[in-house]
Amino acid sequence: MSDESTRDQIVNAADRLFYERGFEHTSFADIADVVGISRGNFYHHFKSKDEILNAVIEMRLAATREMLAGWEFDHPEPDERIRRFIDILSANRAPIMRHGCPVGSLCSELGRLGHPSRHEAAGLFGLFRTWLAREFVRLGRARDADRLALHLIGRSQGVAVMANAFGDEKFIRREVRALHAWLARCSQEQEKHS
Amino acid sequence: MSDESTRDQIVNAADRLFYERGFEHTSFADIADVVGISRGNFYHHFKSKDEILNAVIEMRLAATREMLAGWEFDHPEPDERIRRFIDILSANRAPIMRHGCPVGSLCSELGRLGHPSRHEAAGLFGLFRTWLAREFVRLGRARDADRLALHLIGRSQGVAVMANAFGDEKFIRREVRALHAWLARCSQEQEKHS
DNA sequence: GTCTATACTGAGATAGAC
DNA sequence: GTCTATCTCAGTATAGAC
Repeated sequence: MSDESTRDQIVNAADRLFYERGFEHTSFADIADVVGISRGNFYHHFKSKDEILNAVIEMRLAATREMLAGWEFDHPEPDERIRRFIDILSANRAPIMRHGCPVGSLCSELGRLGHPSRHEAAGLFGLFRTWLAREFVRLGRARDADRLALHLIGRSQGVAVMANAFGDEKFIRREVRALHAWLARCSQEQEKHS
Repeated sequence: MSDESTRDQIVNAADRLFYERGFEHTSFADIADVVGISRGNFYHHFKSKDEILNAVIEMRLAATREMLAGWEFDHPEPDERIRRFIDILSANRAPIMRHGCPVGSLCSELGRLGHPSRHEAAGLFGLFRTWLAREFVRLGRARDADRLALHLIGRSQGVAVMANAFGDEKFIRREVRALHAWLARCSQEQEKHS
């Protein structure tokens, strides 16, 4: 960790702070403080704040791809894989209650700012969408796979927004259970048809 | 409209700009430009930006209460009233795709800023929650009325976040249909039990 | 590659004239 | 009640020494 390049340290710190405080509300001074470098040193690594944002999005995209590959490695069955997606909500319930979903809040913020990188940020949703849709196809739901993927991501986003607004842990658990039940119904409908 | 008090004009302009650009990203200059007054004049009406925010939240709370009262006046049956809530998503699909849900995005932003008024903003959700729960009770679902209310608001929030991120109008229509179907099932389960 | 010092900007806020 | 002028401060960004 300590021999991590300064550039990587900056990106990691920015990643965390953008999540906790939002992109606009995070200043260079904040990031510099966390990393323990001077403000000036900064511009040796990134020419502007937008460049740091792009680096953070790139890193998140890479991390997400890696996570999805890990799920594929761990579970051969599509429903088990999709369950992993749903369980993000339980596994990260503490940070979600405090700061919401990192993807959802970044997309909302950049959208409102009309920021040029908003489409890249939405690509994080796109990654999950494509991956989930493929698993729903494998589940025998080829005809409405993309619809189901979007529905599931949307449900998760709703849970994150509400958990953040109300700080209600029981609500998360309840909704996660409901989503697992929903997924079970998806699988059964597939089996009925085949 | 033109003989509206300057104070009201400020609150209305702030309300719109906070929705479109977010609270932090809206400056006094922005609001002053819209209203057509000088920056200085501002402090005659509000001592700080936070005071404007509080006035905006108060106004939204009052407007929401009025809207809910209107729904109660228009429809005697609880399921018809709840349908009105779901239909907000269709009725406001254009601004939702552009800016998200005004309640959800304000709560998320104030939460991230750790702003003192974040709980007041969450009160907007609370208003819908209480109102919906009461209608679910009237629908014969006294035991899980609050659970259903939270679930419905959460679903709506998810739709808003996704519609905003992807700008997908078909998605909104599809989810609205799904929510109406869900509500119909809620009513049927009640009828079965009674 | 890292630092200090500093320029420049925009935003919140105040004072005081009209 | 509205204006102009101005203050202060934080944030982005640059220059140049080490």
